[in-house]
Parts: sequence; structure tokens; C-alpha cells
Amino acid sequence: MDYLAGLNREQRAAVEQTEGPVMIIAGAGSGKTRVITFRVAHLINKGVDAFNILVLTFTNKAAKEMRERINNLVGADAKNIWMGTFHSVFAKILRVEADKIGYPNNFTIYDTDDSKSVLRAILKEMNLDDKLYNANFVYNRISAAKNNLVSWMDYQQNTQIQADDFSSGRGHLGKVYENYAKRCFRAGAMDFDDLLFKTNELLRDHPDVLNKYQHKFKYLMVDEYQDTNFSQYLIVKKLAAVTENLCVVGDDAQSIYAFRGANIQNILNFEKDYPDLKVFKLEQNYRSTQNIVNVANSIIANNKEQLKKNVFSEKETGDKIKVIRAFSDNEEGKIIAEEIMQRRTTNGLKWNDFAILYRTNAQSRSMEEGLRKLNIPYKIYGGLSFYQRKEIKDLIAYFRLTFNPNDEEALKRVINYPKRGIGDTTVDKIILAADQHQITPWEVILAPSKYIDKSPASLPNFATMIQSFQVIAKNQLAYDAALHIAQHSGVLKDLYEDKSVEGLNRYENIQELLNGIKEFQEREDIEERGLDVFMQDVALLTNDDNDKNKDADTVSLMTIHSSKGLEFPNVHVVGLEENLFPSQMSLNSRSDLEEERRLFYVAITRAEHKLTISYATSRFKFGTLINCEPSRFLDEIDAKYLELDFTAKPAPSSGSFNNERAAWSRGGGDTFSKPKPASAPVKTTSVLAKAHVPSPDFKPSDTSNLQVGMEVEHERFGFGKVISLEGNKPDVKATIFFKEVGQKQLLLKFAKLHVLN
DNA sequence: CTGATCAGTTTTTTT
DNA sequence: AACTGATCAG
Repeated sequence: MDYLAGLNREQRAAVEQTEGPVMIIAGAGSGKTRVITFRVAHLINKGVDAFNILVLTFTNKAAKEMRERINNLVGADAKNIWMGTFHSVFAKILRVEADKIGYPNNFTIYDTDDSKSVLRAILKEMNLDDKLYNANFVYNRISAAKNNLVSWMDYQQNTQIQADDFSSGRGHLGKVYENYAKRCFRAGAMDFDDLLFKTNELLRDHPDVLNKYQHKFKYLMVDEYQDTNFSQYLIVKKLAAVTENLCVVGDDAQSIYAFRGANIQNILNFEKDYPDLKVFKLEQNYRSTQNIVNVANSIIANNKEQLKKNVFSEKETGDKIKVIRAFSDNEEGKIIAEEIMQRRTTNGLKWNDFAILYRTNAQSRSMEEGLRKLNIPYKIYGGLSFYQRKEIKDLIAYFRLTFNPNDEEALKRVINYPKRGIGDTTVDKIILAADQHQITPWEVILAPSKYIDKSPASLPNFATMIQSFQVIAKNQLAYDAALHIAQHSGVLKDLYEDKSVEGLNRYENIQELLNGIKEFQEREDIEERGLDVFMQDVALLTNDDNDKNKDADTVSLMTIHSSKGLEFPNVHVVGLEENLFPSQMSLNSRSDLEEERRLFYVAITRAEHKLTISYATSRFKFGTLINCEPSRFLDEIDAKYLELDFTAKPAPSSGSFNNERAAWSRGGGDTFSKPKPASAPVKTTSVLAKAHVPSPDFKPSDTSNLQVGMEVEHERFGFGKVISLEGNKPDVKATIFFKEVGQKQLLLKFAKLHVLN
């Protein structure tokens, strides 16, 4: 039992309390994963059969890490533990029990893109206004319904919902939901939410099945419990109902997935469900310096809804938190790259020790540029994952179709890729015919002449091809089948013939996918190595699953969401601006804003030693430059923890700036909101001064009388000639040809031009 | 049916 | 800026 010695008192108590309902409130950096893994090890050491343990996580990353760590603690038994994300675990169970709910056990899992594509098709067929019935909106609405276990029938019968929809002019949503559900069912497909929704139906309507899993899973643990939605909550509750050996671990302060249905009440109300539960609070933070922990605490104190706890650190006080102001998103990237470069050399650190965290994926671009210019190696996590790339989805669609020819989304994807003369008109006809005859599109394709007039000859060929794939897939191992399909579908050839850089890249990606399948085929720890088995999890795989050079020494770039659970010695949180962080979408309700604040809390608590926060006073959004104000979250930090760095200077010639700067530094940083940088329009162009050094006496001229043919100088673009003018008075747009940078279109009311003649 | 150009939208986060 | 769906000529 000496492995328990490395735990503090509270951690140890939580590990040893193996029976009955347990809630562990684990502050950031308090050794949460450690407690879970040790708890599992402890169970096994006590003689609990690994097959009787179920551990649920939210992300693949967490599941993977936990499996590795448990592996190290308990060895071979680890692989018998049921451990994975909610979605993957219940997908597995659903495949076993599929026949009970009328699904084939090789059902397809639709990802978000597939789902939205189905919805778009339905909305179009129903002739609904795509402004009002925006596919995104509809998807979220249906998703929310499913996560609250509202079926399409419930949805249509619920007077409250109907009233809501009706008053917002979306009275047809219930019908859309119905069609969507039926369409998915017909295609033998489940979307992400269905994996949980149908599991609930399964457990509700089949007591024998429920009973079976209740007795199988004698010990349940749920990581990140604060992120569960109602659907997940109920599954857990049902499964644990017999033994009540349920241990949930979470931190209400780190709940950041309410937007996809997570219900923070699940953790706040846990006590009501299990009055005799044991609560353990892990409050000592082993990760970060005192300053960092204190800043995090001071931020989260602004939230109303939270469980009381007192997170503290006994590490060194540490540096103050550095706050950097930049004048544009690009400059922010540049400063941070320089900062990282410098810190690495002076402190003898590795690139690995640094992470840049941002609110939205779009922000990675300016960071990348800054890093690239200094030749700093970096890796972006998240973004669009390997499995979301077009070429990968294309090939996988062939695989999907092979095992489930009713998979409509896969069918639409590949029926004419590579081009084989089956165009949209034919596809529309097929789908229409399928609807009319209450059959699947695949059945139409099998006997086209029966259902549609003048079908192209290529249609039977396509059907024959897919059928031949089915035979191959049944008789060959995963890689052999996959390669065959890649070749004979024409996908490989099509990409091979594309000699562009992107085409080459796509070809390589396909090769990588095939290599991955090959590895799968050569695994010796599993018995079934057909392509169908490989395919079962593919829809649930995300980004870093096929990570090659994971140990490469690189700076990490990722969204704050995907940084959850990670830690880095040096963390840069960027883009602390109103409307960006907090996101514009969150400003309408208190609870949304509190979620943003928790997100900021998560970001801060990733840092071990050094935390740097930055913002820009202007940035590009949707291709246009906008001015930004510092985030309200900066105001919420007690100034005594901060060290302001406003040394970044814009290029010369922005006269008003000095006053502004004086005001800011004089303030000593007691607040961020008082001096309004917006008072003097930010000289956005000056920041970018690079290509052209303006003449010493550069001064913007009055351009109201600008004529075609005139020669001008622009601060950044250099010298040029006016080609044309268009638009009226205040909004005159000039097309100017610049010697250095080529043709540009400029709005005269913004452009600073010096007229030469 | 195909390829090209155009117009409109997007950006919150993930399984 | 980048990506999508829509439209149109060939």
C-alpha cells in the first residue's frame, strides 16, 4: 500500500473511500487525475475485477492519459477496465444491443458536418427560409432537445416548446426534428447526441439490458462531472442505481461546456441525489505559483454560482503576471514570439515549456506568423482534425458506404467523387424516389430503372463497385481492404494526379490514413482486424490520435477548451479583448458570461511558473480591421499581482499615442477601463510598417480633391498612382497601384495618403 | 454534367 | 480572409 504514501490526507481519503457515492471537488492542479488513477489501482489491489470498473471521461485525450497512467500502476489488468469517453463507451454498448432499438449493429456515426448536411437537405425539401431556419441553429436546437431527452414526439407535444418556436416564427421545427430523426434512422445513422439519447432509451425500455450493465459495472467513476449534460447524468445515475458505488470528480469552476448542454447543476445538485454521499475537497494546488493561484481565485470570485472552496498553493510566490498590450493581432504574435524566444534563452528552457492559449481557433494565425518569422517550432492542437479533412472524409465515406450502404451522407459524398457522371440532378431524383417509395436511396440505386427514368449507365456501375467492396471487406483484413477500396474507387488516382502542393499534401494524408489502418491490422492484441472494426470508432476519433512526433520540442498552440487538463511552465493567454474574450456571444446572459470567466480561470490555471496575458487594440475580423477594448476580465484581477508591459511602440507618426500611453502607465495599472484607448483612433496602419519607410515629413493630405492619375504616398504601401475612384462623398473608394505592393483598394476616409503633386 | 465565377456567411468552444 | 452554396455558360 506504499503507493498511498505519496498522497496528501484528503487525496488519500478520497482514494480509500471506494464504496458508496463519492464526490470529489478538485480544484485546478490539485492532483485530480492522480486521485482517479490511484483510486482505480486501489480498487484492483483490493481485489475488484477490472471488468467491473467503468471510468468515463469527456475527451479522448483524458481517456488516453488516464489509461496510460493506470497501466503504469496496475499493469496488464488495465486493459480490461472499461474506460473511455461517454460517446465511445456507449457507442460500443449500442453496437452490441443495436437490434433492441431497431438499429443495425454496424450503424454509422454522423459527425456534426454530416448532421448539418442532413438538416440542410431537409430544410431545403421543406422549403423553409434558410435565414430563420439556419442549419446551425436548427442543429443546436435539436441537440439541446436530445441532451434533455426530449424526443421528436415529446418536442411536438410540449406546449411550452411549441409556443417558443411559434413565437419566434419557427413553428416547423418540430417537423424538422421529426424528419431529421427519421432520416437518420433510415440511414442507419446516429449523431453524437443520439449515442447518449439512444442509450437512455435502451436502458429505459429494456430492463434486462439495464440490469446486465448495472451488474457489470460495479464501480463507476466520472471525470469532469461538471461537464455532464442531463442525458449523461441520467445514464450514470441509472447504471449506478444498484451498487451506488459512484464516484464523480469535478470542479465547478472549470465547467466550460454548458454551450453544448453541460449542466453545472449536475454537480451542484449531486448532494440531493445522494444524501449519504462523502465529499472530498482537494484544495491544494501543486501546479502553480501562489501569484497564479491567487489571480485565478480573484477572477473566479466574480462568479455567483459556485461551490465554496479555498484553493491555495504552497509553492513560491512567483513572478507577477505580465500583461502585454499590442497594437494589432499581428504585433501581438510578434511580441509573444520574441518573448518566448527571449525567455527560452535566458532561462535555459525548452520550446516544450511554452504554450499559447486562445479563445478562438482563428487567433492561431497571427501567433503562427510571429513564431514562424523567428523560426520557432510550434504545433497547433485542435483546429480541424485529421479526420475532418476532405480527402480523409472522402475515403472514409467509401468505407462507411461499404458497411452501411444506407448511409446517405456517405453516399452523397462519394457517388460522384471522383467524377463519374452522376450529377446533382440524378442524386436529387434518387432521393426523391427513395422518399416516395419509403425506401433508402441505396435501394433505388440497386434498381434505378424501376424508380427513375433515364438513369445514367454509370449508376449500376457504381452499385456494382460498392458491392464488390463489400465482398472484399468481408474477406480481407483492414488494410488490404482499405487499399483495395482506395485504389478501385479512384480516390487514390484522383489525388495522385493532382500535382499541386495541396494535392500532394492530400495524397500524403491518404497514405497516412492507410498507414494507420495498416498498424491496426498488425496489432496482435485484438482478434478482429477487419476494416469494419477499425471503422467503429473513427467518427469519435479526434485530432491527436494519430500523432506522430508527439515528443518533438515545440511550442504548443491551442484553444483554451482543448488545454483543459494540461499544464505548462510558461503560458501565454492571448486576445484578452471585449467581444473576443469574453466572446461576443456570451454577453447576453449572466450564466454565459460566468462560463467565459470559468474559461479564463481554466486558462490561467494551466500555468506553472510564468503567466503572461496579452491583448491587442486592433485586430482583423472577417477580413476587416476593428478596434478592440481590453477585456473586462483584466479589471477583475487585483492589480497587485500584475506587471504591465506597455512598452510596445507603434511606428512613428502617431502623434496622439504618447498622451494615451502616459495616461496608461501613470495609472499604475489600477484599472484598465478608465483610459479609453478608443478616444484617439488607433493608428492601425503604423503597426504594420514594414515594407515601406515613410518619408520623414510624411503627413496625410486632404484627399477630398483626389483625381485619377495623381501620385500619392501611403504610410505602409509606399508610392503609388491613383487608377480609379468610385463611390460617393464620404465613402469614396480609390484603386491605387503601388510600386511596392501592387494594386490596392482604399477607402479615402480611412486611408492616410500624402498627395505628391 | 462540369467548371467557373459570384454572392453571402462566418467565428466560441467538442464528442 | 476563407469557405460555402448558388448560379450560369459551355
